[in-house]
Amino acid sequence: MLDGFVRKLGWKLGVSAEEAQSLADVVQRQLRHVKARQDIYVDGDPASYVRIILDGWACRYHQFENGTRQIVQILMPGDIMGHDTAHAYQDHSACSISPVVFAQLPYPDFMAAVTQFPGMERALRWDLSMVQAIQRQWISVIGRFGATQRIAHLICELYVRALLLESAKEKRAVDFPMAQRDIADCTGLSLVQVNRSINLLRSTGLLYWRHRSLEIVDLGALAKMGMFNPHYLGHVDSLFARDGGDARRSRSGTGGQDTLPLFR
Amino acid sequence: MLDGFVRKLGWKLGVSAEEAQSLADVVQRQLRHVKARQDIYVDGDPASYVRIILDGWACRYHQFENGTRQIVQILMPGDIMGHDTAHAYQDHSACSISPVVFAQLPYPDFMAAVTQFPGMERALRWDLSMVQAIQRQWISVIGRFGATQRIAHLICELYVRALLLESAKEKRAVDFPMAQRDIADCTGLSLVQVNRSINLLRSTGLLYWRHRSLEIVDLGALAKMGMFNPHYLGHVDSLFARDGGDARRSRSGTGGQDTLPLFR
DNA sequence: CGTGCCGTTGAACTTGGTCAAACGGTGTGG
DNA sequence: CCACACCGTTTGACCAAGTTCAACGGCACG
Repeated sequence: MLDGFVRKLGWKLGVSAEEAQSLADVVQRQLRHVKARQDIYVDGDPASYVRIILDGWACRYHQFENGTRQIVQILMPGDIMGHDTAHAYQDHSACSISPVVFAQLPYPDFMAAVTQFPGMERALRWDLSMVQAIQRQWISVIGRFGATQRIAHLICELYVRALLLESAKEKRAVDFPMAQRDIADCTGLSLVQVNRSINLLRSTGLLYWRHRSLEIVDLGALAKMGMFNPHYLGHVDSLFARDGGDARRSRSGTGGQDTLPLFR
Repeated sequence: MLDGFVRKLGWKLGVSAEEAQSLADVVQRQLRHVKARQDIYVDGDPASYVRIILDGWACRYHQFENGTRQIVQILMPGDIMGHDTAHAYQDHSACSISPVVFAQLPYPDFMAAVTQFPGMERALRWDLSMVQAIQRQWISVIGRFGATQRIAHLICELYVRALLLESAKEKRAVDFPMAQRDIADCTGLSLVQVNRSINLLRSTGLLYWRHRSLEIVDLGALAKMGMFNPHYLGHVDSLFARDGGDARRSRSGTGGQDTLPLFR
């Protein structure tokens, strides 16, 4: 259950296994379970907790008066919310996508736990940077990409992130609990348009998505279609590249040759 | 010149005046000047510097092959870039909007300076959170708002942020170096549409924007039009609210009564 | 006095949104 | 076991917001 969290602390944030385990022990004391599609907190709630996703997917979103919704972040196991709170109250809501298990700690407790470990503060900053990089991509994708591109890009991002959490590196299919409605709310499109574009993608044979299982047949081709460059997700190389030691990356914009086996 | 930086460290980040001044001294050693519309770094550059804007406006953006551009962040005096770098190389570019003065420190030097001061690490995390909150808004605005709303929202944000940096609190007009082209690149719209929507806004009499001076006559009305709630910018109350001590905010979504004199 | 950037305006065109209806699986109660 | 309701998905027809293309005016700068 805590696998994703510990692994992320280790390979993403550079925290030692012992430290990660200690923190995991702290975290494990306050487990909470929610069913799929349930609010975790809503706009206006006091921002007094830090929450760490341990299992399942969740999202942060804005709900508008006219009924539309915009998802601003997808959270997977290991992702943290609430440590980034600059205000006393939430300016958005959060809800589960699949059934979710998360740890919920009062902010001061979390901070106390964090400050015990040298380098954790820095690790948290790293995590915030990561989220920012993803958000920058979202802004560009929503602002400038067409419908199919937006969806292709989102699917690439989620697929890679999900795959990075899997221990079995050979697996091509991942658990994908998003509904088309959720994709619409991520990409700023209408449900109808999402359906059409997804079926377009399906018809190319680049991906199989049935029920809750997503398999991407040719990630390179899909990435090209969605102008997706995995570099911004960081540490992709370390997980995927087997040989070549520390393969230096190429310029991100120019579609340079990535050394990832998945991108051939 | 360093006013904005020091002030932000003080009232936004909760750093003491002495600490801020010491850091300012460090920072001042590596000043750089660029003219308007010049790249500061580009996509693919090594991310080896921390840069602090001291005067003028800048932005981070993505440049695409088809010639379109998307601005993902607007930087004003006091804003920092590069402390949020999760990767060894930039995944985006940055350029000045107006002429800009900024401090440029090698990342290790900056970190060394930072770790001298207790609470600075936390302050940086606070700053990152702030940026994230703004980016969340952008995602929603670009994803779900119409053209006029997007522009109204952006102008409100920039106006409030600019005003917060001004020492003269009564001033209603701020220096506004954005071109319509820049607004288009922020909002994901075309230049033509931006022009039309801006002239629509002008015709309402809610704002005057001539040359580089922006004056918002009725911020409340413009905010309503752009569904802009200043709460996410944080510390707005502390700057604007004179009486009422610590006026508690109302729910952000419901357009509750803000106590800001500017929003009447 | 040219040149170039920025702003402005008109007209045709395209993408994606909206509305509406139907389909298919799944869980529930009779 | 079957009928029903619900949820997510699918499809068609029409519509509207915003894009694209194109041309022009004004102002600053060399």
